[in-house]
Amino acid sequence: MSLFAVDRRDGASAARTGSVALDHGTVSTPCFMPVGTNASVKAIRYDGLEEMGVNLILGNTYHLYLRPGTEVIGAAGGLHDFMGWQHNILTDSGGYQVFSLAAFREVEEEGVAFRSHIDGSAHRLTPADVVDVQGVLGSDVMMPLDECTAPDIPRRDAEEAVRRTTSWLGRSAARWRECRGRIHGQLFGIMQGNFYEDLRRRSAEEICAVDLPGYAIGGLSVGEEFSRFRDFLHLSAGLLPLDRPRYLMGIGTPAYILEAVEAGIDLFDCVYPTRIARNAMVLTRDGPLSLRNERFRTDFAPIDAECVCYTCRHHSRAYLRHLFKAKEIQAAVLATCHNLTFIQRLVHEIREAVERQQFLEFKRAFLLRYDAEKQ
RNA sequence: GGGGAGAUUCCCGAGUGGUCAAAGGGGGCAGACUGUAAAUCUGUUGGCUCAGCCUUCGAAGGUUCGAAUCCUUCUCUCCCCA
Repeated sequence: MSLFAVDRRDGASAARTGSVALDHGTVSTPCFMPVGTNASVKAIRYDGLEEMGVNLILGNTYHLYLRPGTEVIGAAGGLHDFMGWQHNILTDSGGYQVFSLAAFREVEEEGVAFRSHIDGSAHRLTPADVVDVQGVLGSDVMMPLDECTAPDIPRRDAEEAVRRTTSWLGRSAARWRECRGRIHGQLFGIMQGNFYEDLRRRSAEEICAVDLPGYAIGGLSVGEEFSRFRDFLHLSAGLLPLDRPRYLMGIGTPAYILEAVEAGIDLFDCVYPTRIARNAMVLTRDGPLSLRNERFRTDFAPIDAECVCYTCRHHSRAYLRHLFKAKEIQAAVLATCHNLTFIQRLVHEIREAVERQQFLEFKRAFLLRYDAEKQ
């Protein structure tokens, strides 16, 4: 199976371009996936995503399982038809929700027990159940149930999470193989190991022993310092096979994306551009701007003079500021369009730089300008 | 012309003798947001030589140990009746 093909490697770093052939189209890598947790990338229409070249988004098994439920999505003929998105969908398992909604959960060897944050109802999901749910969703890439841990937990707990994640991966993979005739999605393995070098190594070894079409790095960007993130990112990425796509879960900002690509990451996803857009923060080549600031009251320039997105072609900073102050929904829509376009364009330029074998130069130049105003 | 209500820190607005530099909103400023329970959350918002002091609740004067709060006069605003 040649799901993944590397096109070009950067000479001076682990950066690379490639393509992942999924059922709903081939994805060029490095690729940023917008997050659409509830079968919706918030505040943007799908034609908008298509326009900026997005052909892979992320959905969330945990959330969709709880609402609207597999019965509804199954009856609709799967998530693609249900939501009206005919490109690729990667679904996260809910491992992160188990971690972030800790107040409600209980992690057992068998699986996870938790209470719905919506109605308090009790649920229990095994690794096999999670694969089954994603089979009903019709995900192009499915993620196995894993245990994501917070920084600075005792080593014993981090070790236990690795053990559990490996054990669950075995059961997920078994279920996935069992169902391969009926479901089309690809299953990726997820590495854990917290911030312990030997545990990262152990986790990598264990998950890579399970032959899967791709591997992900979990448990990073969970509140740790950037330098620590960077160290463990490079360590972790280096432990994954070269011939499979590497997915770094949950990043990021431009700086994190650039670091990830440098480490040889092919896929990443993050709520960052869409969430900050709803909170009036927009990205520019010269760093982020907080559009609620009074200094934009009569600033009739576009958000970013170099941007060609719909928002920048039609509207000014002053207008967006007004919309945010007035709590108009349009504010979120326009800012989301801009931020996603900005990130898509950044990733596109990254690919071009790698093609030219000038990734590090590109990264340095981009960050120099992006961070300039912070000094 | 008669009767009534009111003027509070950038704005609205609470406060009716000490615990008031004064609740709560708004606005401003700063920060956060990274496999989305987030169109959200946090901090801050008179001045200074800052564990204290100074100025501030329409203006002036008064009562009191003590006043944004009580009294007098003045200025202005609003409502009702003529």
